Amino acid sequence: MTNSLNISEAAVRVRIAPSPTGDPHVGTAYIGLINYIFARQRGGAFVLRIEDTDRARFVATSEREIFNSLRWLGLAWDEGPDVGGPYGPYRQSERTQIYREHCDLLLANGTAYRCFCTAEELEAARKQQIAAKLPPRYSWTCRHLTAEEAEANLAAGKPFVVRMAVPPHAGDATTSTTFRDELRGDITFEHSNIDDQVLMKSDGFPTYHLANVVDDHLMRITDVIRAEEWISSTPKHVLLYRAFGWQLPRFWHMPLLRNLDKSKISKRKNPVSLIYYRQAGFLPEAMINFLSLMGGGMPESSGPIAEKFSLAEMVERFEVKNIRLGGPVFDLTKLKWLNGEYIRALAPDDFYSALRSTILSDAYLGQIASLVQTRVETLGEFGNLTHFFFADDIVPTPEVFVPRKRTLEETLGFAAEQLAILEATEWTKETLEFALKELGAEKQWAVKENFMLLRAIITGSTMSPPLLESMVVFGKARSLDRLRRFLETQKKMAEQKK
RNA sequence: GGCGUUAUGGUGUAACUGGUUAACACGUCGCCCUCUCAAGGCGAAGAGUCCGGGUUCGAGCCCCGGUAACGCUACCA
Repeated sequence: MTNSLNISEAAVRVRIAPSPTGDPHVGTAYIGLINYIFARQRGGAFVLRIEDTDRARFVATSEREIFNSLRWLGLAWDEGPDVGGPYGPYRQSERTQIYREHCDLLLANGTAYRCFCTAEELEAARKQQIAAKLPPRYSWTCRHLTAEEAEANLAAGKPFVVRMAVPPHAGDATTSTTFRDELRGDITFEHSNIDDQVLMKSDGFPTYHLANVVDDHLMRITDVIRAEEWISSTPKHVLLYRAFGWQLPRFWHMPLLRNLDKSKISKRKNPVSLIYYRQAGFLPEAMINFLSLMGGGMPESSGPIAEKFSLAEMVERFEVKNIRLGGPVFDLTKLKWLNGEYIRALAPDDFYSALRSTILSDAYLGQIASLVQTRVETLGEFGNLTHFFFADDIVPTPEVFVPRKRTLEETLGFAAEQLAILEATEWTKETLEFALKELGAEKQWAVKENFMLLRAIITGSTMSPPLLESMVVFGKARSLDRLRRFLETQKKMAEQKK
């Protein structure tokens, strides 16, 4: 079964659907860029939808940061939570009633069913299957429930999820689903390899699969342009469109950005936060340009001039047919070179303005100044105490960062623990202090050792303005990146010794 | 393990509908410029296109079979 394509090109509507679960991601910017170009080229609409259905991973500040970062890059959207539009609301948490109604539709037509299995039962079953070298798959226990049994469970108030009934079943005898990926051609999945996906969680929120399909349809999305990691989920989505009796959009799966070692891009091996890039002084034009080089799309990138494009030029010259499917490595070295090109091309006044609006902004300098006022005897000493706020390569030596009574190994182990808890901590002095002290108490690290280690990593020295306040001013994205880079560097050095 | 996707120097890309010695950029190295460092200029090394077959006068492009990497395999997206 293949898509029927009678959506006219003039009415193209695309979207990006980031989740507010943390810092805005370069991957979002990448997919956003492709969608933006696609929409602009065809005079279509570019929609921003916030997929905040995962309450456990929800981060309150995240949505605003996503807006800021995308605007910074110049990727303006036509419809979204903040600008409105004819198909709103554009925040999934505000659409729960819609999902519930649609879920009931599926329940009613037999393409979905209630599942009363507990998380523990499912986990146990999964472990058993894996141990037996079987693919982990839902057992269909509740799919086989009689109507009476299901009613009884429901009446007893048992919590449940709603699962999709993957064919074959009474209403649909097919055993495989084929869909067209516009970049790769037909892709087929056997239904026996597709799990009965959860559509509605027990907390009443939909999963990605349901919300995504319902919204894409209701928002009249014609082209779903997303990352390759979604290919395996696409047959489930196709099945859902069919269960609803809806027309399919076109699917385009872009290659995944990679680390230098070719794994899916991750914060441990690469800065992935757009906030980091902004604060570290990358220009949005350079970032966008670099992203446009990922996976091709731009014709004839031969010659030094041809590699540099503005967003407008991308819209003019980008061709979806030129997209390369191999996962491109996000090479920071080349990004830096490109950024340097853009910086050098700036008029002196503009370069100065760029500095003043970021790394030398009044807001930033003002905060730093208040941290050092009591610690300098001359204004000239300002730089001595604060250079780590402006420098990018802080590399403390073991003599500096390893506390007297600790070994290198346990110190690095503890630093990794610090990173883990800091990632999950809200970025204020009080929350940082609480989290760090709690960790120190648990791991038997004195406050002094604990803070001194972190101070060395962040500032490169054992003498600095107050650590917590400095970290707050320096920012979460850059602080954590410094910590991650520190750990990676130390890890590499340890490997070299072996 | 199962399913899926992908494969051109270290990295990003190029190579018309099969057609010379596989091109450009980043990076690396050397030289020039220069008070230093960059930038800039000049030059070099680095792949024979994942591997093995096949078709063809001719294959990075077509066919078959492998391999590897990556993704998915959650009440995460």
